[in-house]
Formats: sequence, C-alpha cells, structure tokens
Amino acid sequence: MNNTYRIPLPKNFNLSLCLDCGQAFRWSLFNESIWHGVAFGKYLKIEQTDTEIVFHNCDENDFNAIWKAYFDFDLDYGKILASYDDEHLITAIKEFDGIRILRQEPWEALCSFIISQNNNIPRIKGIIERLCDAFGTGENGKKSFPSAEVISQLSVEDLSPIRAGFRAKYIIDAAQKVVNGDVSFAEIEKNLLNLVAKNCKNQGVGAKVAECTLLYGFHKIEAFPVDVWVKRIMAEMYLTDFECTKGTEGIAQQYLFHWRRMNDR
DNA sequence: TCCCAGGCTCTCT
DNA sequence: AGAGAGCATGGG
Repeated sequence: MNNTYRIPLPKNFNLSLCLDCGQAFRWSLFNESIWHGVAFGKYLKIEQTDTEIVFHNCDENDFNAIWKAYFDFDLDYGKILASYDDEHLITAIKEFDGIRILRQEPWEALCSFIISQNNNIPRIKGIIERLCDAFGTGENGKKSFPSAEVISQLSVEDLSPIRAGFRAKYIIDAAQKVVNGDVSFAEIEKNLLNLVAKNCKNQGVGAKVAECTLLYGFHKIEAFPVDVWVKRIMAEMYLTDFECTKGTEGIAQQYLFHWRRMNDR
C-alpha cells in the first residue's frame, strides 16, 4: 500500500515528542524527518511538517481505525494543560508542549514496562526490538509486537538472545497468565492494580509497572507511575500539591518525567 | 571504569 | 510493616 493520508497539524501535538518521550519504545527515525513503527499490527511511516501530519502507507480507513485513537487526537489537551497551575508543570509544558498519551495495546504496554524495570530507555528499546525481530510477525518494515500467545510458549532460554536479563522469566509468566486467563485485560480495565499487582504474584509486576500499563495500555490518564525520575522531582521540588492535576495525573506525570530527564545535570 | 537505569522480589528485622 | 541487598545487562 502506497497511500498517503494527511491531516492538518493538531494543536498541542508534537510527533517527535509523542514517539520519543519514553512512553513507547518501538518508534525510531526512518530518515531525517520520517518516523516509523508498528502498532496494532500495522506498519506506519509518519512525519510532521509545518502544517500537517503525513501518514505514509496509510489510507483513511487505517487512520480512522487505528491512528486517530492511537495518537489521542480526540482529547482536548489544550484544555487539560491550561488547567495546571503548578509552576514546574507550567515550565515543563512550555518546553515540551505536544506530548500526548498514546493509546497503546495492553499486552505491549504490560510487556514493555515489565522490561523497563531497573533499566534505561536505550536498552529497553534494544531488548524490545530484539524481541520483535525474533518473535514478531510481518514482512514489510518492522515486525509486529509478538502476541502473548507466542511468548507464552517460550522458555527463558528461548529469550536469551534478547538479553532481557532477570526480566525474561517475568515476560513469560505474564504472557502465560494473559493466555490462561489469570490476567484478563477485560477485568484489568476495571481494576488492573488489584488484579496484576496483588492477585498475580511473582511476575515482576508491581505498582509502577501496573500504573504504566494502566496509563499507556488502557489510557487511564488518572494513573500516576512513580519511577526514579518522578521520585527525584518530588524530592527536589517539594511538589506535594497535585490537586490541579486531579483526574489527569498521568498526563502531568509524562510532562514532568520527560522534562526532568531532558534537564538532568 | 564505575554508576545507574520508567523496579521488583526476597530476606531479615 | 519496613528497610535493604540482589538481580542481568550494558549505556554513558
């Protein structure tokens, strides 16, 4: 397919920031201006110009079925961001306006953030890319993220080439629990924290991974993942009053996370 | 080289 | 209940 679909550049949208702010790990630059990646089994090349977002190898059906929701175009970020009255948050938004919470696939989000634990972003990307290259499907461009069904059949030894370290057993355990129903995404959507963090032991899913899965895999924008960077922010800036972010804590968190990481000493 | 990374599990108090 | 070591690996 060689179609191209274009939309006017939305307000409060920055493609590079959305794809490279640490919430999704499979997007990379195809060349100087075009990003490419895979979501929901579709390979996409995409770029931002001064006036448009250009979706390559994409038609109107794909846009409406997948990318419109994926990039969260229907949520009014201008309104949300304008409601924040914390000075650090305002600084972060001024510098990085255009971050949106992508609506990723639940399994990909869960698996990716299991891999993320005690790890750095470049290495997370490497592990995930090797995972997809080895066990994903698809012929054109990048391979899709491997399904839980596929991963559930693997052994720790099978995963050794991706070099996930101690996380390999967690990946497999999570996949098996997704497949056998111990972890039901239908139930998780109601209450992921209880289901994953409390009822399913020994799988490398604690509060932070669960919050990330809720935020990025289910678009629960009230979720608030606390990692080392957010702890750092809290400690350094006595940000105790997040009342202004009530209900959209996850969006505020993503701006603060990226801002703090980009402004590290 | 050495510290650390979008944490979690296990053990010891 | 809470604190702290250990964990695989490699980026910077």
